[in-house]
Amino acid sequence: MSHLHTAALKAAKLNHLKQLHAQLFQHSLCSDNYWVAQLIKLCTLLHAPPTYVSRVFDSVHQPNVFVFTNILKFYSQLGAHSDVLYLFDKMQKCNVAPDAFVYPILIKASRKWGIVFHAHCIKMGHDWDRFVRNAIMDMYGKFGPLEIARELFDEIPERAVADWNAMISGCWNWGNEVEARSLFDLMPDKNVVTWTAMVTGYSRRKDLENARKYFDQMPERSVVSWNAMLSGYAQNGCAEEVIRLFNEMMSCGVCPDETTWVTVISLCSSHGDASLAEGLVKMINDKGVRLNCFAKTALLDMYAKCGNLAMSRKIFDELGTYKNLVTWNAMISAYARVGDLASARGLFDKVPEKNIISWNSIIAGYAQNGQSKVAIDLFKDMIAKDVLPDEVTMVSVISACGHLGALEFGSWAVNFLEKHQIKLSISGDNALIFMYSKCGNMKDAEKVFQSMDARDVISYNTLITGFAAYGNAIEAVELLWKMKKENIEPDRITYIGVLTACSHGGLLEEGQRIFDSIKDPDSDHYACMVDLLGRNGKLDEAKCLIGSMAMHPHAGVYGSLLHASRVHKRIDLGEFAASKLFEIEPENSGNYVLLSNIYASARRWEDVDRLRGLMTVGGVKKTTGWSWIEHEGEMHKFIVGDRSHERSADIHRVLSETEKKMRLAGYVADKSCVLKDVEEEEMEEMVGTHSEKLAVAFALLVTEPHSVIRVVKNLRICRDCHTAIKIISKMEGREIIVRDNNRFHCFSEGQCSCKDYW
DNA sequence: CTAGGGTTAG
Repeated sequence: MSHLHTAALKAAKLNHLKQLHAQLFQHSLCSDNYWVAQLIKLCTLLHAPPTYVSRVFDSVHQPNVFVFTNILKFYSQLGAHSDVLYLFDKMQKCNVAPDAFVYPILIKASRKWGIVFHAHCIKMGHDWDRFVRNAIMDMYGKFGPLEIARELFDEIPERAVADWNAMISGCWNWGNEVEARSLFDLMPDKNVVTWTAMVTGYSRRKDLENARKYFDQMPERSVVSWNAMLSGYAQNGCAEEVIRLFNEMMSCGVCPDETTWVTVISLCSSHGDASLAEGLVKMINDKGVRLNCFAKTALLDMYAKCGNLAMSRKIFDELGTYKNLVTWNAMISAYARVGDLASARGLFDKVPEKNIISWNSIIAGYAQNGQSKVAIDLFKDMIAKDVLPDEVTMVSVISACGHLGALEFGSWAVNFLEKHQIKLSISGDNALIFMYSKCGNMKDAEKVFQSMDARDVISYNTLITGFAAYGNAIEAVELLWKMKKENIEPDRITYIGVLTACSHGGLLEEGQRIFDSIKDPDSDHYACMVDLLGRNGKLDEAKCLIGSMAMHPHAGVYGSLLHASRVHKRIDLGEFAASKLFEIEPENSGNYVLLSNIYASARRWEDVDRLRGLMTVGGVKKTTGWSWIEHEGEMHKFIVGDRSHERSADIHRVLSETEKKMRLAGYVADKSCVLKDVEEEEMEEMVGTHSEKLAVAFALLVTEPHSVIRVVKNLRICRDCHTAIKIISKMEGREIIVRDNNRFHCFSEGQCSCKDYW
């Protein structure tokens, strides 16, 4: 009933507004303060577009305090705090003294100015107005210090219900459950708002049992109370409860308002539940509900998360001038999520007033789609524009540093965190663990891990994967036991990490036992196991294992077998694995190269030639990945035969000198180790490509003797390169960390940390 | 005229 009433009222008011406007024009009353004030008041009620309201406002020559009050209210309802402050400024310039009606609006507008306005109120003598006082108390309750709110509360001679309510919410805001409860118990006349505040308070503490207890005991409930309980369940991921309560609410005859829709719609998005979403949309359409900007934004996000980007864009365009910053941000991250970075960036550049979330969305978009360098460059832009990053920004940046192996910039970021006192939560610490392990700094990775108060499965997985890459199998296996002890359930990623560690660390039996303990192994686990058996020379067992698989083996499984066949020179199994791979991924040149390496090592040159022919006929192109080298915080990009680097000449000079030194030291310098000699011939391509990256790194190391060089990405090391590294690290007397695809090699004084190498 | 509920980023 009540919603029908409001809807009718709204329609009537909208009609009234139009008529009023027309009449005002007719009687040239558009500059009359009384009528303008009334008009703006109506605009506020009807959520009129800001452009329209500001036009109405501008038509007044000398706005009075009523006009200002109403327009301030309008912007305050929109949450446009900067406009509120601007108008207050204008108000003073127009010599209009703010009255007791204005201050509550101003005080609520911004955290930053609340205290200033408090002082203002005292000066103007408005601080004894009960509404002003309530607003001030509310402000301190929200933004702190809570003690001041409490002092004000205690000073009030006759406390109104609103004063109690503001104080109770204040206590909840600062996590003071005991105080909130005792105030609640002391309070003489509680109303719906009081009860709802208790429900919200417990929901935010994730204490849903108590929240529900208060909700059930409420003498009466408003839509807001239902919303509070719904959002309590939604925030804590209890999807079924939300649906159940929502249905209960409908059967109680309570009409959902816009907030209800926002809560329920956003629940669908976080669940990615398309069928639930469909049902909701049908319900909304059947009821003929008109959604506001918040709900439309939630709907946009829901479609995006359920994979219907076209629908998202449609809502975005239909919103026209009604969309707010959140709508923009939701659309940006929608594009970023599917990897459409061009569209995301296009929108980002058009956002009228970017906030931290706009930046976070676009930076995370690049970071998650393999464009770590762009992510970091954007972050630098952001800093240059004096936008202060928050934890979420830093998570993306730190993770991007990890992907690039950019430890220098990563360390800068860590300092930045301390300098600006940005606190990291679990995901932040996880990003740090990731970065340190990707950069080969397991000591610091472990230090972060140890320092965490709470760890989740991702913390463990990240560290385990780090140890696996570094070849520290025992540490990885111990972590698996430790997490089980802490009652954190290992997932499929955990087992991939541990098995990889066993494989790299040579723990055959342990790995086998762990593999057998996996309840539901998938293709990735089989691939790890084939790798483990293969590295230990048990190739026939590996083939048997593949035969026993319940599902179709993916390329990784045969890839492991192919690699092992190459190492152990098993032509028969190599041919078997390769033939499967040519079917599954005919475009992957690596498989052809690997098989022909096997033939080459057996000197079966006619087969090598045959494969080459096959590649040409099949149109298989060698793909060469870029390599990145971090040097004094800057990332340098190289590719085979590349001479585009600005210091190319220096690098080449040093390379040839290095080659000479190596020869003098009695080593036969592999020509593929030296950039200038990289030629595309025979089967040297693979070796050549990777050696080149090393070579460039060495060159930088030698030309810049005090710098730290990290070689990252796409690196696989041949024996000859090891020789080269040994000599150079001996010559320079420093430690070099080199990462290859699967592990780290830490060289110092001719020593290498890894036990077996390719 | 106060006080209680809602959308976006990891």
